[in-house]
Amino acid sequence: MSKGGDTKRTIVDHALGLVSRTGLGALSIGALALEMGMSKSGLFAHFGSKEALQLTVLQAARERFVDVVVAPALKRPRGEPRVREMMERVLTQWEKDLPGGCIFYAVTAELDDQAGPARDYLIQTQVDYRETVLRAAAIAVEEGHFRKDLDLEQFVFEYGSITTGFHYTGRLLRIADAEARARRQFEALLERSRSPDTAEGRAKPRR
Amino acid sequence: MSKGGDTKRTIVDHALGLVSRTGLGALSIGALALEMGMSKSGLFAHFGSKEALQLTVLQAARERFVDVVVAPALKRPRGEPRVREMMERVLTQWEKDLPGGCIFYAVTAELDDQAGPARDYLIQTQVDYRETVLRAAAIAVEEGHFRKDLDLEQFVFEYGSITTGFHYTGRLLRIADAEARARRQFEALLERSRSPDTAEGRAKPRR
DNA sequence: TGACAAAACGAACGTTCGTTCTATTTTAGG
DNA sequence: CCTAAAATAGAACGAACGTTCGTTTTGTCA
Repeated sequence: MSKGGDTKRTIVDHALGLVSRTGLGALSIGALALEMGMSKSGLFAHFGSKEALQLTVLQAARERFVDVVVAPALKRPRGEPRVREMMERVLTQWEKDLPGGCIFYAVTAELDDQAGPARDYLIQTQVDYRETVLRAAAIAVEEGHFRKDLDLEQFVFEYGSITTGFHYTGRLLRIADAEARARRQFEALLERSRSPDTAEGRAKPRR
Repeated sequence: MSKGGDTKRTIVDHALGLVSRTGLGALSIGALALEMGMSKSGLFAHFGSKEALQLTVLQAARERFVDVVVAPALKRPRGEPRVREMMERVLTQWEKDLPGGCIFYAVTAELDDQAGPARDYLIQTQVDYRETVLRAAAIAVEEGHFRKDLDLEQFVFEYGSITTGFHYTGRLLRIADAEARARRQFEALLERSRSPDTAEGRAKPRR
């Protein structure tokens, strides 16, 4: 049962690129089959329904995000370096990982008002991710990098605003220095979050 | 020639709500006609093409945004009060103006990678808006509210991140206090932007 | 090599899409 | 009130949609 799994993975890979560019709604089985050079029915058989295909795409996107962003960041030292690595990877690797940029950004607006398993899964993905960021920030507090009275929820919110704003500015407006601007905004957030004794200058990354 | 213009406006109003919820791609003439209780062809005749309908919707959205957000803000005193009013209106009035929230947020991700007049118009709208924010911030510098060495482009970027993050968090994740969080992030941005002599506490709004 | 299962195919289903006609109704102005 | 114009309706179009079906090709293992 190797052949089937292989082509299925290839299909999902193609679909990921397509969705990142045009969104979930524009993901059509016919177009995808044409791009893959196979028949509609042959492709369809791998998933059984369009909804299942969409869900599979989202699952694959999640795995990819963990591989490219979360897992490498978790290998970095606890505290601020880990938080910083997470943001850095979103701004660089993740943005370029798919031809249309961040796939979650691409599907968020179209799913947020229409209920269904796709939206549920997307929300769960985002909630989990925010939980990961929150834990990393909490550790930074423990380590003494961040202020003891730091509002973690607020930190996560601002972290999310920076990445979302980055995708918006870089994608639609094609502003070249979006990455630098987002980084600068992030540095300001870090500055405000640091504990008073290390607040001057930047905390040196450990390693 | 009043009747035609009236129904056309009604159609566009309905379309605005629909697009804010499901995006431009999901705006179908048949569904819209059904919702309006008129025939597909009758509705179609008002626009001549789907592309024209989409453009009309974006134009109406722009006018609406100017009425609800920009124009009232420009009536406020020059400087920080004006900048603050702009953000405040985005967080409150504009978010609730349409059933699906900010319509620009709803269409951005699906248009950013597909060229055409709709994308061009959307980009122009956003560029102009950012220019408005930039001018308001520049005036705040002139008035002595903001630092003389404030990077205006950076200010606009961060302003945009806050609003985008607000829409994302409030819409998809349905986080109730998104408004308060965005406001708090904005206050921090203002704090960093103020001129040193007024930096303690908040600059009192003039009026 | 033969047998059985998995995978891909091609055709067709019923719907919906945007669009184009022609015909009919409704409105506005002299 | 009548007429020209504007607005709407209705039917039909080719194309694309997701999905189902039976058949054919391909791969795997005994």
